[in-house]
Amino acid sequence: MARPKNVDATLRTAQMYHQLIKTFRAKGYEGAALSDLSAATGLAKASFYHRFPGGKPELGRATLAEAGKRFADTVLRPLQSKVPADKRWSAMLDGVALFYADGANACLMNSMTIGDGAALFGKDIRLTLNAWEKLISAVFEESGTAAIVARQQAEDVIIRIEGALVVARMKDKPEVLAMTLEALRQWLMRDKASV
Amino acid sequence: MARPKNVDATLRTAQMYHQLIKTFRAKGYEGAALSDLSAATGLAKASFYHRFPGGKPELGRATLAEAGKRFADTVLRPLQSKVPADKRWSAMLDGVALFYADGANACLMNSMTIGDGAALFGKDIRLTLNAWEKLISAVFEESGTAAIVARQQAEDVIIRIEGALVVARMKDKPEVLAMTLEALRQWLMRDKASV
DNA sequence: GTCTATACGACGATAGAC
DNA sequence: GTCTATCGTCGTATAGAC
Repeated sequence: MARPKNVDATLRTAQMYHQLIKTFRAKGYEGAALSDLSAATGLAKASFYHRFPGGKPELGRATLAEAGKRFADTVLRPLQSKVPADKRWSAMLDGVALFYADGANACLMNSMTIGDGAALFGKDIRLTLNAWEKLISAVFEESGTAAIVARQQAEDVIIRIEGALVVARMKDKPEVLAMTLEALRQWLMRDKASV
Repeated sequence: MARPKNVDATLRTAQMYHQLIKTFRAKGYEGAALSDLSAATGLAKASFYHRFPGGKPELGRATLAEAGKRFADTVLRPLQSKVPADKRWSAMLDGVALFYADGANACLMNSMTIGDGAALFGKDIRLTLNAWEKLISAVFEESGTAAIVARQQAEDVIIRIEGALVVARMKDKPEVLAMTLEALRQWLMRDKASV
């Protein structure tokens, strides 16, 4: 655990990242101008170069890293808890709904891999995606599913969540996410239902 | 059928759109600068303002419209042909694989709804998406599925395809699309398999 | 650590020759 | 219908005061 010397400062930083994430998610890496990020956070453009000497690429990378931490907290951690599998599935799906604000939030990884972002952040994003897939796969394997099949099913779960987020945004209909999560819930818990 | 007076000119236009689609797809609306589009097509920036007096927004809209036509030709038209349902499913999935170059191409509608594009093109994209969903839904209804269920299943098919395209791009692994299309093929043709 | 002021290149867009 | 040349604005980035 970090032991911050100045609580206000860390709080301000957390709120800054909240706005950075929000802006990058909505506008993409190139679409989010420094002036947009400045307006959203209330920080002057020049201040970003104190916090992120590497300029916009570092700013983007740090934002992605912070979002990754929050994703790990609300979506990945539930998958690792020591409760029955169906409770973990349920907790993950709740985490997804929370993290993406019931479909109102786009996926930052999607927004950030269009254009220049693909080359800049592709590797980091692949790591996050892989971690998620591995954790889902492990839960499948617990109940006796073969490793290769489990991995494929895990990829499919992610595909359906990412697809729901895209369609929710394109249709301007956030409920699409909830529908998909409910379908996933029923599929993931089919053991529970049939026993 | 249009009766072009100058075949070369229409060919050049088709090739121009090919490059415009390619560039917008990879870079997004804001990420694709006029200089990028100029370099890709070989047309001078100023020439775009002859063809598209409305500037970049009109350029984007026209590109999206042209992509929509090509999508209708390769993905939507097979759904409307007068062959058995399983042949139509198969033809649609083949069309999807072709249109997205086996997962190498991103979805233009996804790229174009990030940032400014959302407000500029949202309505057009929603129309294309709805047309696709309706046609898929109609095939489900043919085999006795209730309208509401059919519509939901159609949305799910689109979600899985869009999700596969996103994950394929994020993982830099185009094969993800083929995997998903194969899973869809087996699910859509379950009647054929079990009868 | 944040600010104002500014450099300078890239952006979308226009003028006008051919 | 395409081009070269250019405009004004906005983009990222820096200098330097506080």
